[in-house]
Amino acid sequence: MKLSRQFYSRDAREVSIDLLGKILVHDINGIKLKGRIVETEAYIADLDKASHAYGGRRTARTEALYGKPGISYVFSIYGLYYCFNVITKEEESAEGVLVRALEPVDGLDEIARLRFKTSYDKLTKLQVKNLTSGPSKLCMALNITKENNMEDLCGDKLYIEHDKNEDPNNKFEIVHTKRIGIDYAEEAKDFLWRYYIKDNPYVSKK
DNA sequence: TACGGGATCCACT
DNA sequence: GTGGATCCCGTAT
Repeated sequence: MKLSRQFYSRDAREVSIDLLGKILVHDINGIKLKGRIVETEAYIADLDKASHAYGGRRTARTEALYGKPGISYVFSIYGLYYCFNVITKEEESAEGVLVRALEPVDGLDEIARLRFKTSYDKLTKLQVKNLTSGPSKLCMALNITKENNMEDLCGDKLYIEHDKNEDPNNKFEIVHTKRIGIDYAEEAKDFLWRYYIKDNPYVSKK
C-alpha cells in the first residue's frame, strides 16, 4: 500500500523515523526497482543552518522544498551525483527528509547494472554492500536524477509503500544520531536528526 | 560574467 | 585517511 499525502504532512523528524522500513519504488517502464529505506535525515529550514532553504532562502533550486508534502526534491551535488529527499509538513514550510540508504529488495539485476554494469550474481561482496549504502549511491541504483525533481510520490512512477513483509511483532531498533557532511552548519551539525535501522548492513555510516 | 564550494563517491596509499 | 572528479547553483561584481 502506497503512503498517503497525510503520511507526509507531518514534522520531518517524525516522517524520517516512520520512513524507516518502508519501500521506495521507482517504476521504469514497468520494471520496478525497489529498496527498503534504512537510513534518513531530517532537514527543517526554520531551525537548521544545514538546510538549503535556511533563512527563507528561496531560489529555483530550493523551490521543491516549499512545495506540497509528498513531492520529491532531487538536487545535484559535486557536479556528478544526486540526492533524493521527500518533502514533508505543508506547503511553504520547507521541510524534508533526505533518504540516505536503502536495502535492495526488487529489480536486483537492473540495480546491479545501473551501479556496476553487471548482473547481480556477478557482484563481489563489497559491490553488494555498496549498491545503495549512501544517498547518491541509491540514486544511481534506482536511476533517480534531476528529471525526478518535484515528482509527486503519491503518483505511480516514483513512490513509497508499506512493506507487506514487515513483522509488526518484531520491530527493528532505531538509532538517533548526528547528520553527515554538514560541519559548516554550526549548532545544527549536532542535532540528532539522522535515523537508521540498528545493525543494518546498508547504513552508510555507523 | 566570474568565482567558490558542496546533504558524495571512489581509487589510491 | 587523503585527494580528485566535475558541474551546477548561489552570491558577488
